[in-house]
Amino acid sequence: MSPRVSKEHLKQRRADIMEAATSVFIEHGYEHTTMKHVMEAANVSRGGLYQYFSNKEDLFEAILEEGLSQEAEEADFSLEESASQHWTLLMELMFGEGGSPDTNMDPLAPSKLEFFITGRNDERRRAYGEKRYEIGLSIYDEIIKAGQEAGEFSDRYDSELLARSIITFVDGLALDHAILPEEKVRVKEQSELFVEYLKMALDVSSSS
Amino acid sequence: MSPRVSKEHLKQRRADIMEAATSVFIEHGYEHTTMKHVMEAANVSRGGLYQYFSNKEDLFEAILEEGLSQEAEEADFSLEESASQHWTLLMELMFGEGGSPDTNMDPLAPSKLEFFITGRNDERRRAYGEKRYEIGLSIYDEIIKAGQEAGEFSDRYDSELLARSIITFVDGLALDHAILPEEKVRVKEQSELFVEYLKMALDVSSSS
Amino acid sequence: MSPRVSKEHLKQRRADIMEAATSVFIEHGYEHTTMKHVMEAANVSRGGLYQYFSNKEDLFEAILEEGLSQEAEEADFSLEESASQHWTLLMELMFGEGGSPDTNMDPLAPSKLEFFITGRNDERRRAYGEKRYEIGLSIYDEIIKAGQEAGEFSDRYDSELLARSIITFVDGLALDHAILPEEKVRVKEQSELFVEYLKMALDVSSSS
Amino acid sequence: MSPRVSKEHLKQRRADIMEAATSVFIEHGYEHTTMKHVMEAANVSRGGLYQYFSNKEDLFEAILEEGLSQEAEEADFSLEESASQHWTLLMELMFGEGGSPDTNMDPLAPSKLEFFITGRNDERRRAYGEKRYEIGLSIYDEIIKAGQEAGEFSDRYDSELLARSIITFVDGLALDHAILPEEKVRVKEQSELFVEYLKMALDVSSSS
DNA sequence: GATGAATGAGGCTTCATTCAT
DNA sequence: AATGAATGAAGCCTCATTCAT
Repeated sequence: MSPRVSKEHLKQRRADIMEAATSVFIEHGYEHTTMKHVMEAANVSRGGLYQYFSNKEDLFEAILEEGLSQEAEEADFSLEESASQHWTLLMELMFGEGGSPDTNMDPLAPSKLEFFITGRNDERRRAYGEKRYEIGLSIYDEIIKAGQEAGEFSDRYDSELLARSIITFVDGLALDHAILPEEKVRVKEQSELFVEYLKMALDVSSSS
Repeated sequence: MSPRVSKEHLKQRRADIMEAATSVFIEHGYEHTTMKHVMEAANVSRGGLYQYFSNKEDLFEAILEEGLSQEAEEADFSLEESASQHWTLLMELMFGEGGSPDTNMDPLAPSKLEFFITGRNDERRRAYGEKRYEIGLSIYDEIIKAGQEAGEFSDRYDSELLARSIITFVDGLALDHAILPEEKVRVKEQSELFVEYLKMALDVSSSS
Repeated sequence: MSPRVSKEHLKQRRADIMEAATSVFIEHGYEHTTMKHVMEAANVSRGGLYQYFSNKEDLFEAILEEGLSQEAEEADFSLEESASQHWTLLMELMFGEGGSPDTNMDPLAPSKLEFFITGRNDERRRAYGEKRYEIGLSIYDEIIKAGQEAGEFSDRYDSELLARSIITFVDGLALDHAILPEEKVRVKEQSELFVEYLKMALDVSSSS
Repeated sequence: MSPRVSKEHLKQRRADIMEAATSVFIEHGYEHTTMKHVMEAANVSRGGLYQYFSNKEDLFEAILEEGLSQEAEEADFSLEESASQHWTLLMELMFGEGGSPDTNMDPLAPSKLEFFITGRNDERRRAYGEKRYEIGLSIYDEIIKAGQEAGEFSDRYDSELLARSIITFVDGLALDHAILPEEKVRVKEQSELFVEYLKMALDVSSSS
């Protein structure tokens, strides 16, 4: 009656495959990883792999989804906590824990870009990309809006436009970082400059 | 015993192929266009195509090269002309003729991003990408530096860093534009906002 | 300008592949032959094979088509020739050259049956099967009708119904012949019996 | 320590699976149904299914077997009952209860044809097909022979040959019915015509 | 007995590139 | 130079069957 392995184990297996696949995607990029690569990295047979994910796209989306839910969690958490410090919040959202610009970038970012760029003519993928963009956008938008309403930020600029600009900046940085060697992009310095600009646009004076 | 076809003719043929190929790359993207697509669009035989370009990569690079030399030409031309109005120059470089932000983007941009991003693990491609980045960078860098030396721009920030920021922004915008539907990206407004950012960083006040 | 090989050669190559494929289909049946079988029998590479036929179905249909056009040719030829001897014509159509029942059956027949039976739920295949049935039907129908109009045959029975019965009989025989060893089906004797019945139904007295 | 489930229960389970499988085979045909289809339709686990039937072939044969024993039963029953009316018997055997041609055909027939035709090169399957043919043949043969001995039928033709003709007709009709849409085959009319054929061959005059 | 995860052979197709003519 | 037939590596996906629990 009971399955061969516990549900826990199943979940674990799935997670293991996703983890292995993530490494592979980071290493080869989306287009160039093959299901065989994943099979080998995850130590699954072809059939086994397809039992969990019906194709490469599905597998990659599962990984994306996971990342998204993690982020959303963090963002939510933050929003509740320090509802007053919107600037801090914004910085944490952009740069992670410390809330200050550094060189660490999501290693999967290049593959994500690939995924959406090469799939830009595919209806399904396009829609999925849009959905993700919207989600990301709304997170930034809400924080900025909240900050503006709380009087912490100036409302000189449309919160949504600023949110879009943040995403564009982040995307551009990720892109250049994917293509160029670290020392050329100067992630940290560009980030600091962008932060200064945000401060100006939002009328935030001293640094957090 | 002169060649059966003139050198001129060959050049023309090559140019024709490149033009047709450009359309194809715009339509399908780099990864998804096949040599067959190109053959058909350019009305060349398989063998013929390979006579002009030794492979897909070579073909695409030829197209890139052409674009680059065109830009460089324009930039050079501008720099000589109105050596005094650096801000105007900068705007023209970023937004083309009129010098003000609009919705027109390079239709080949998405494919370019694809090309470099999917090839980021390939030594050759990576080097090529870097070279191109350097060239683009130096163009912006030089104008900014010139403006700073002329006292037209503040030298609070490193000219190179600003140049990098411009490229990051352009790349980010191109990326979002490639993935999202026109109405979602708000290219024009984001560009205007970015111009403000530049004004701040360069201490340019009113201007056109 | 001119292709590597003459058009003649091309046609020949195609014909060769079809011939080899026919043997393979006869040997393994439709479902169980793989493109690899065909490749090997025809001495073509995978890609080469796909250059001529875009998949197994396409290949098989080409073979069917060829058979059909041959038959149609023969039938047409006959119809012109001896427009008076409808009975002889009918017999020739059913049993080939000699016009009398024997054991020879189309060796590809089993595969044809397979093709249409296993594909009966596929819209495309179904339509194709119907079309072929209609063609076969009309050939028999026309001869019978002509014979009836010429007064050579009784018109007691609907010509179309008789035509259908002929096809059903032929199909049934082919089916049993495909499945059972020769000595069990008794093709010749069954055919003779069926012919007697036709004679009765059409009021044809002496044998041809 | 009696078995956890009664033998009765097991039999029932087996029967349930077979019934569900029959539907699936009718819907998809033999080649195209997968064990997964069956699992789902029968609500059994993969392992469970394989406990009752060691493979797809085995499962299908079990279904065939069941059908055959049912028929045999009916035939036997008839033969005892009205040993005098052989013609009626024959008609009932061919067309079921009412004993007259109608449109109802065994819905599993197409899959049966598939099964034997695709498996015609497999020794085991071939032997099995022959065995079944023999059984069907002998049933018809016996009735005809009995009728001939009773003087009800002419013995002009070999009873076995007639029996074979009946099967050929039935197979042919099943085949056409499997492939063509209902309205094209004219099952009823063809059947009536075939009955006339039999009457001729057996010298049966008026009758039902 | 039952379960369903895991296996891996087997087929299909696409495409960049080569090369004889 | 030009042609386009031929090549074959590479991927993708399906499914019957096995087997540890």
